[in-house]
Amino acid sequence: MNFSVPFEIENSPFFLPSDFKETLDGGQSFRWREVGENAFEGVFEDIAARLLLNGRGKVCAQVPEGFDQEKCAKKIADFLDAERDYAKITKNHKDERVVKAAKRFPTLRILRQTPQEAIICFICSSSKRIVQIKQCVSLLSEKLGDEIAPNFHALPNFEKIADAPIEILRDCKLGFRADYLKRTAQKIVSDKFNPESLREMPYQEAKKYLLSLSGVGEKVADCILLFGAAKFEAFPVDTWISKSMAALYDLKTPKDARAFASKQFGANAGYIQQLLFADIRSNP
DNA sequence: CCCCAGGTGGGAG
DNA sequence: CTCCCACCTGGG
Repeated sequence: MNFSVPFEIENSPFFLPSDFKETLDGGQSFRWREVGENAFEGVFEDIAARLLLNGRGKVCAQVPEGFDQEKCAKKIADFLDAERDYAKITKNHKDERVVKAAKRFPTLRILRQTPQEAIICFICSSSKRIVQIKQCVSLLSEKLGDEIAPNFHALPNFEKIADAPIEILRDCKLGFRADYLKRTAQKIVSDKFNPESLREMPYQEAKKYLLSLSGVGEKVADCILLFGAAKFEAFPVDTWISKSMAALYDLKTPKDARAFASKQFGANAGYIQQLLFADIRSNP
């Protein structure tokens, strides 16, 4: 597999190495694997890439032979949400707990995945560890997705999943999630629902639809909306965030945590969630 | 061998 | 509405 010579992503955001890793491989996406110092290989949409961090904290990319570098550079910048000013969100934030987490992860970002990728990956994620989720998603891509470059597979679309024999999904080590995924794919196909439309829908309406899908509850719906549709008001509460919210704010239930986040963090709750998540996971 | 993990669904209380 | 536990599977 021949990669192009590395080229710098113009207008790449600045990353500290630790935040680069946390962003790509910290639970937002399950499609990246570390291949060396500050280097990750992975796939998003129909792009395969190796992403590197140069000495100035800028992202450089290598893409497979035959990939249009200019087009890929633009897509990678979008994927890294290059346009958004994250520092502004936490600068002068009134909550010192948020400021403290932001200081530990000053260049953390939210990846802009597609709704389709997020729906598939987060249905696979329930009650699993990151390494296991990555394995499932990778198997799913290998068995049902298109090979977009040698040994790089895109995720399958919902038609493919809907039509796949359940045994194939079982072979992806999905366990009980295999039925969730197949039922969800079938529903999306029969509804003629375009996942991309989630981006345009208001948060509540989008969430309502997602909750009608099999294997999608509050937590998974919020992950899909935050990581797959850039809805920053989404505040996914998993066990880590539950712990964090209990420790920092004495909030005992996911419901309380969501209500608090919506009220106190508002339109940027999702980013603050990611900071608190990274923080409590790094020193529990 | 036993236990649980970055949840959800469905039934009981 | 809130509990509670089964659900697959791999790894500790």
